Amino acid sequence: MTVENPPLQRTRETSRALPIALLRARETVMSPIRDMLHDLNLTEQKWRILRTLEECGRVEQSTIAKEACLLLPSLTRILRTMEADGQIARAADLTDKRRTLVEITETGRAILRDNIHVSNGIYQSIQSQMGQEKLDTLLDLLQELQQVRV
Amino acid sequence: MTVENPPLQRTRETSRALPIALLRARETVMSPIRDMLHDLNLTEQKWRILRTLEECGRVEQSTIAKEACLLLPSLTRILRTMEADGQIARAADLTDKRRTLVEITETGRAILRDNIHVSNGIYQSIQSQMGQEKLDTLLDLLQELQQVRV
DNA sequence: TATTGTTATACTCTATAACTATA
DNA sequence: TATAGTTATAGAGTATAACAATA
Repeated sequence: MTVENPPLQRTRETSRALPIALLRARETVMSPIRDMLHDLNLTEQKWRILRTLEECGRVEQSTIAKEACLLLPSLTRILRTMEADGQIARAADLTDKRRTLVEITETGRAILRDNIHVSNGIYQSIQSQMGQEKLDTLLDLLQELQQVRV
Repeated sequence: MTVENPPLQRTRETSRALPIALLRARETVMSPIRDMLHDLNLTEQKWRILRTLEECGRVEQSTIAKEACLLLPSLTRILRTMEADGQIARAADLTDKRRTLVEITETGRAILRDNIHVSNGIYQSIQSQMGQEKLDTLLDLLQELQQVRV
């Protein structure tokens, strides 16, 4: 009677490891955006918050945290400075006083409007090199991956 | 004679914006890995360094920085603690004394070996939900995106 | 002169727990 | 009791510049 060894597991090539592959791809795309954010004196996190708020309208903080991939304590601090800088506004939720509703201000909107050509330019540059079809497929697959139950 | 307005540019849905889509997808995959790293008392950065070193063998620090998406000053500090913990070893490059060559130790290798079933398990869970073909396509497209000139 | 890596510094985010107010 | 958000705190990474050693 023989006892089989457990299957020997090997590490995946880093280029085929999802966490690393996703990070490296993101670094490529973020590089020129970081230059823009540097000039705007905005962090990546603040940029994500502005984009989230523009899209979601007036929302509670837990929603922002989830959409922008931030922890609530971080968000509390970041929103405090963004409010001081006039980029967002907060108001109490009258139906549930535990909640705070946040929305983007005209100042915040203007920041996005004045710089959207940068992200659109990057997008177009990628599109011209990869092709529209591949880019759509990639975005579809990323959305699907995001929803996987791990 | 009329002067045309510049084309009005609109912000992309965040789910179709590459930096955010890549980040959200990565958060999904990283969530269980973070639990593992927490138990191992390792940061994400140290994990990437170990994976990079296992794959690249003995390499200089600039290479690690590039592959693991870290800045050199960060790497200097992180490698100092990893060396103290016996996970990596450093040796001077005899042919170019400015360079330091870094390699993974047996202790470092053991950490990867003892935990690779976690990342493989996540990979298989994703594979079973998305299918092998889509997952391969995603990894191909990520590799292609990483190499785009932005 | 350019490159590799280190040091120093200021800033920011992460992670966790404890807390307040409200439901 | 549970939830939304805040505060406090420790730890870690980011970004930049200045520096040393070597090529």
